[in-house]
Amino acid sequence: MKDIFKALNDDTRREILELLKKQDLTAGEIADNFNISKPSISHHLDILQRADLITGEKKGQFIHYSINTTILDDVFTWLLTLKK
Amino acid sequence: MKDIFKALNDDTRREILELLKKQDLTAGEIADNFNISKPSISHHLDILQRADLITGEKKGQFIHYSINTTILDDVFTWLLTLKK
DNA sequence: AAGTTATTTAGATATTTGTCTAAATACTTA
DNA sequence: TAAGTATTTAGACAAATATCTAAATAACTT
Repeated sequence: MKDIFKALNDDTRREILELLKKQDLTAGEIADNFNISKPSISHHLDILQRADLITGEKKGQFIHYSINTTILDDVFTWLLTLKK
Repeated sequence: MKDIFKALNDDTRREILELLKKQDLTAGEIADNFNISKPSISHHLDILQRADLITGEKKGQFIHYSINTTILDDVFTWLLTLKK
């Protein structure tokens, strides 16, 4: 839960999730959407992956990233308890 | 939105919300629940208030804090768009 | 095998964040 | 008005974070 909120607490990472919502993308394709170096994007992908919000699958020399929204259910549940 | 995710990205602040969910509390009563100095709690309350997650109303020398869950709807909406 | 491409890892740096103590503000009470 | 209580503001500091460049790893191509 801690990791999820941490992962969501960044504009770039939230944008990455919005991109991956539309379609799977490689690390490079994701990086092309930002004015940030590739190592920095790689770092963001790592944080998202640790939070289980995305998964990466290596295909040849590319890594294809996909969003994993099931983990968001935990967030929904926690937020709902606040709303009584 | 940015402010909300920032506010939620901290154990202490999430616990404060859980306390305020049960009942309104003064700043001092909130502080009594943590091993953290009062100024630090005051800082957390400020961050929660800036995110509109809580409101504070002064009554005499006390400030009574209440949770505001309506703002969470924005988070729900954003999270739901990710789930397609 | 050598060069190119895709991505990550390592190390450095500036900014942000959470915490503290001390001081300030505001209200209450004697 | 003076002393006490509740809370915040100010300033300092250590830890965490986002970013960068340079180097390493891995796979493809010729």
